[in-house]
This record gives sequence, structure tokens and C-alpha cells, in this order.
Amino acid sequence: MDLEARAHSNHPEALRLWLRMLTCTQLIEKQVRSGLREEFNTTLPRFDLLSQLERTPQGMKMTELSRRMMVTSGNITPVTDQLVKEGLIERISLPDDRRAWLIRLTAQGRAHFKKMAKRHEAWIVQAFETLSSQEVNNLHALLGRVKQHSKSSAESP
Amino acid sequence: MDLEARAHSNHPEALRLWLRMLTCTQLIEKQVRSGLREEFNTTLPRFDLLSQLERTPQGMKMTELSRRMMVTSGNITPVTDQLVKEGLIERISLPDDRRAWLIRLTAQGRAHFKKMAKRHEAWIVQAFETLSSQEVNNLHALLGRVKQHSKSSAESP
DNA sequence: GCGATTTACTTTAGGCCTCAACAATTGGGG
DNA sequence: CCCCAATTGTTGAGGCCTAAAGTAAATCGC
Repeated sequence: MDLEARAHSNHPEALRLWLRMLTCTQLIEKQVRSGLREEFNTTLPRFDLLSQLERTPQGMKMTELSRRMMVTSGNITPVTDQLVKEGLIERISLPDDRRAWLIRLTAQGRAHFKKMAKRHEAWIVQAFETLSSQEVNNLHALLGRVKQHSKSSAESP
Repeated sequence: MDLEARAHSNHPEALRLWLRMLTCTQLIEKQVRSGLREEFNTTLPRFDLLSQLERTPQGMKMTELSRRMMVTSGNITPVTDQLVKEGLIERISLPDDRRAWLIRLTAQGRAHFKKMAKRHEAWIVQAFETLSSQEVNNLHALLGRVKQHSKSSAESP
């Protein structure tokens, strides 16, 4: 009795798969969001932004952040504002381009992110613990093809 | 250079899978949303609501709709208002429970939904066309286990 | 060197999301 | 019968999303 209730038998397999995939994603995402809210009083977009920065110690421009987070650039401004206010990231002005900012984790941000990432990882591992390692890799490979297909057809419409 | 940039090699397989699944879902969902907007000037939640009703000719209460759509009930009110205004659904008051409404497709709503559903199905089929029928079914089965696991652990926290 | 285009970020309007508080109604236990 | 708890739908605050317009700065081309 969820999104999949739409998928009756004469729908093609792809539609059934899509609704199931959407259901899974939403179930897991809800768990992650409520975990972040209850344990760390934060949100998924804020966590995602910190995640992106953690892999890039030299920092990143806001445009690059929006591209990686797959959201439009108008979203980055308020999320960045909030994280700066919390002292987890900093905006650094670039001498050679006065339009842009370099966004970087602060030491505090890096430490705080590590704690959250540990919990986040546990939630995700738990969500997929019902699958064997081989099944996880199988799923990963199949979705890799779907991703490539979707990206390439988005580039040449 | 997307969400998956977070997943470096020492992360467990489950985390890599999760980020890839999220990327796929978002890529496909963006295509569907922009298709609905460009071709039908509507949104995904509105389409989803009509989808749920299409399978239930006798109509559905708003609580039931929110449960199936996996959103809180506060969301259903404005989406319903909009679809009533467009003449695609109707609110029918129930004599034996004056708190509740029965929500049903109008004839116009049913006809309009059919057109949209045909296009929607084509977008989804295209998104997965890179996989064989067997691979689609395999993916469906694996995600079925993930879904069941997630639902059962959500019920008994 | 200077105007036109492009780029980086911000802002705004409109929509959906959660959570939480609220009104109205229903239904069960004394 | 009546009070109380549970249920149905609505509303409001806060947040993130898009698309689109606006501002400022960089860059391209003549």
C-alpha cells in the first residue's frame, strides 16, 4: 500500500521497477533525514554539502558545489549561509575572481562531519544488510548502466 | 562529478550503492518532472495523486492518499485543492463521517490522466531501455528485498 | 580599449516537504 | 449519556527545490 499500488499487471516491467526503486529510495531517505534531524539537528542537503567539501580540502566554488549536488545554484546560497552561521564552513574570497567564493570546511566542520558520516554510514549499511556482498555489487553494476544511459541521453536531447 | 564523488574507495559497498541509486533516481525524476511541466504544465505530486485515484474508481479518503503517496497529510490538502480547481478530481462528502472527504477522478480527470500516463510510461521505459528484460526483473527482485527489509525495520524501531 | 557576451552568485515567486498545533468529529468506557 | 482519546483534515513555520530575473565581474572580439 504505497507508491507501488500504481503498478498493475499490464504495465511494463520498467514501470514496476521504477516505482519500486522510488519507494526504496524514499524509505531510506526518510530514515536518513530523520536520523540527521534527531541526532544532529541538521538536514540532508547540509550534510551533502559538507560531504562534498570533505573530499576536497582545497575548497570548492559554489557553482562546482551545485553541479555535484545536482541542484540549481540558487539553492547553494541559503544552505551555505546556514553552515557558515554554524561555523562548519567558511567563504573565502578569491583575489583573481571577485565574483566567486571558495567554500571550505573549517576545522570544526571537519570534526563534526566525521561524527555525522559515521552514523550516516551505519544507517546505509543497515538499509542494505539484507543483501549479500555479491548482490550489492550486482545492483551497483546494473545501476551504473542506468546512470550512464540517463546521463548520455540528457546530454544529447 | 555528481553525488557519487563522495564515495571514495574505503567506504563500504553499501554506501557506494546508495549514492549511485540516489543519482539514478534523481536523474530519472528530473526528466519526468521536466516532461510533466513542459508537456502538461503539471507537477509530479499532482500526477502521482491522479495515478493513485486511477486505480480506485470508488475513490479514496485523503488519509489513504497520503499513506500511499508516502507524504504527510498536510501535503494532500493543497495538491487536492489545485486538482479540484483544474476539474480533474472531486471532493465528495461522506454522510457517515463528516470529517472526511472521498476523492475521486472526474471523467475529465480520467481522460487527461490517460494521456499523461502514456507519456510517463514512455519516459520510464526509455530510462531503463539499456537493461535486458532479465536484468530489469533481477533489479526488481533485489530491490524488493531492500524494500521489505526497510519497511519491517521501520515498523519495529 | 571598449562593448557585448558569459559567468558567478543572489534574489524572487511558486510549489512541495516535514513537523506540530489546531478544529471538528467519531467512538469507546464508565 | 457523557467525557476522553483517537482520527480526519487544515493551517502555519521553516526548509529546499526549480525557473527566471537581477547584479557584478570577467573575458572575448574587434
